[in-house]
Amino acid sequence: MGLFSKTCEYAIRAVFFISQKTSEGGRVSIKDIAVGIDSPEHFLAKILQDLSKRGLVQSAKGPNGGFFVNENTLRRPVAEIVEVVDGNGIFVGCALGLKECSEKNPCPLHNQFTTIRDEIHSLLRTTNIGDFNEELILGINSLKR
Amino acid sequence: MGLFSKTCEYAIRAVFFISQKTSEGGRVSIKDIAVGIDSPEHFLAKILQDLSKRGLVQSAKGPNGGFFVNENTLRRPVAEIVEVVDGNGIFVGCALGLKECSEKNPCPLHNQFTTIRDEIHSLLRTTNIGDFNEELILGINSLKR
DNA sequence: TAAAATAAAGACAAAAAACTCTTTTAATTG
DNA sequence: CAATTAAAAGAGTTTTTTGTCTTTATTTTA
Repeated sequence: MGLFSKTCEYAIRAVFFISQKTSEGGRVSIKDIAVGIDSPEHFLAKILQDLSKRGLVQSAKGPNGGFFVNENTLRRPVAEIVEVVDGNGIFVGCALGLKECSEKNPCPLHNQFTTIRDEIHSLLRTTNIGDFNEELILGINSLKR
Repeated sequence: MGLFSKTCEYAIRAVFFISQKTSEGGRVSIKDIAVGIDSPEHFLAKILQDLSKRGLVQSAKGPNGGFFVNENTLRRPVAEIVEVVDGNGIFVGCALGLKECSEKNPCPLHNQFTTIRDEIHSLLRTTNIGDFNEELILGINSLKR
């Protein structure tokens, strides 16, 4: 099990990819994104439809269409992608799956995992979608393998 | 998505429960464990069979049979339960699902999540199965809701 | 030794997640 | 305005995870 669902992994990689391509000055098709991040094309299409509805990415149909992001998206935290796709369970849920786990009624691992989850949340809230464009352009970071 | 699979959540809760009951001096049946941790009885039975094969819990058939743990198990880290059930993916995998993500070929979130994963690993390696028996007996910790 | 208690095992079933394929809609361009 | 391009939408399929039900094997005890 990963930290995120497969859908969410594709979503983050796709948004980073689109963000990079936008910063390089172009739109990019689903097919090119799928190749660029090594994901199933039609599955990815569904994910991008959702992200598009939520305004996290922009799209245009027809020739020279494709996906791109606006300036606002570049400054949004990565946490927003995670919330749209996987919800906030990774930030707030109980590690042992208890519905009513809390400070008052804690599972044995409550305190330890509250700390961990807070760190994950804080990391994803302070990291913005556009933060990796340079590294991606320079090839320092990978989205593919 | 939780951090662990449902199977793993049940496994950890069950082992904690058995550990507590053992420390109180008795064996405990699958049915009682299922009630005690609020899990599906027969699904839990499968999980306990696996844990039993791996030596993490002990079992005995027949009247006055049931599950219990030995002294050794009480000193084993919680990480062992996770490794048996979910593997070590949560400790070592790439947050974005890349197969070849590494220091040499990092995904954009590689460094941040290496830190997070190390913390999770270290937390689960330094926390032992028997560490919560007292809190559980006193009712300070919950395994049920 | 028969009955009862209990875990082990196996075969299904349901639900969720991951993935594929086809058709429709919208935009562009010659 | 016809042809082309590309996203949107919809209807599946496959795989994995989660959960149920029934039968079998083992142990104890009366």
